Amino acid sequence: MRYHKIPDETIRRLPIYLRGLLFLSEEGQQNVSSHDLADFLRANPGQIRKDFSYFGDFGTRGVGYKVEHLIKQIRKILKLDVVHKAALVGVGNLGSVVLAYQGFKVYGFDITAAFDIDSKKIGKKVNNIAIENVSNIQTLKKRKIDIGIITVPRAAAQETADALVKAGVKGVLNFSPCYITVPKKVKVLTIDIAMDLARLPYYMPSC
Amino acid sequence: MRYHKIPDETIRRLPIYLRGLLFLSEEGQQNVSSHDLADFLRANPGQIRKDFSYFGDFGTRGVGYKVEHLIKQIRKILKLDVVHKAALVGVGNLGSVVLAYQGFKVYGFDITAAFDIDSKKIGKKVNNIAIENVSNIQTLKKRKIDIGIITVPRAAAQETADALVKAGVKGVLNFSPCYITVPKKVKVLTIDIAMDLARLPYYMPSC
DNA sequence: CTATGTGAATTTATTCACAGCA
DNA sequence: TGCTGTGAATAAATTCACATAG
Repeated sequence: MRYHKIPDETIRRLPIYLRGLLFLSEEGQQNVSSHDLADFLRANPGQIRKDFSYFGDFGTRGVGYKVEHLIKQIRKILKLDVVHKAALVGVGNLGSVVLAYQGFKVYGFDITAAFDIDSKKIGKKVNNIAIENVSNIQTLKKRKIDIGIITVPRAAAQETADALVKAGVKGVLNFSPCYITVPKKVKVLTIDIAMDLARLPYYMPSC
Repeated sequence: MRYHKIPDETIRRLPIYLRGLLFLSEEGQQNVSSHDLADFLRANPGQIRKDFSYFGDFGTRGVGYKVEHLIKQIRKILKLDVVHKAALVGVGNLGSVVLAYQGFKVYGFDITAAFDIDSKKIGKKVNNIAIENVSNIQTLKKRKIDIGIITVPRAAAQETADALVKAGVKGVLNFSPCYITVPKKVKVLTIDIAMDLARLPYYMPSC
């Protein structure tokens, strides 16, 4: 293994590999070849091998990859091997679903705080997390929370991001359909389902 | 303008341009240059021009693009200029949010049917749409519904997809964290928020 | 003999820089 | 002059094909 700049596309695929491997692991499978994994994920075996090869020699020639070992390695690469505490801002319909979603845990995310501006919601619990006043966002640093999840209406997204950044978060998951501006040291990922849906008709044959 | 194969990446960006243009339009802006739009979307002006140029000459040299005209053109390219009826299967937490989400309308999507397997839910209304028994999925073709949205638990995702395909849908938006197999004539887009979240720590500096 | 790891070849996408038009 | 439209140059990503190790 030599030095290579790691393609962003490789990083984008690693969570997909991880999800597949976790599934295989649940099923009790101990070894997997690049070909098997590619079959399962409808991917390309050569690409899988190349993606892994950027980080080291994870497999055994003639045999394949040990599922558990590979899971551990990918978690390490993606820095999912340490628990990341996250705070969610905006406990509306979407926010409540995200709060209740159990699927993040396996990737090392723990939503430990929730904030809202609506005094009627404050104090109530969703999924065993007490909703706090947004003014409490400033306590995040003390509470070792380094990820913010924005599920507020679009008009409030930027000010929410500002508050989160001020409170020291290093990463933001933004569900508002807009761009938000943050210092370069903070990473933002924006998720807008409509952006995906909007490309579906283009690829739909005979429409 | 000459013939060019259109890059998938261009298609991926068009909805983002559209979202930005719709916002500018709401604000009353009538003209926009590639530079302005790039500033607004944190994109590259040259890339914006190149993306548009694959489809025709939409702009005016020395002036820029007419916002409304550009919106119309992008809608046409993405085939969002005709209304697509969609059916949602699985009215749980996530399904209810998707059903209630108003943001799809502007992209030409109209969720007109909802299905669930739980007899306690059947007949109830969410966002003014009556929940039907999943056995009714077979009526989709008659009802001119060509998009299916899967918000059922993972274990039921494939059989739901099978039912939707059998009922004639041409596109599927899958929110279950797994791959589903469909005939080549049907396009599937899988959305798994955890896949995005899982790449956040890698890009978070100093973590 | 099997399946990995990886340079090299190819394909795809982005950026550049400027000709051409309002 | 200002901004688009676009070939050409560059960069990035994917695929290929095979040497290499178990």
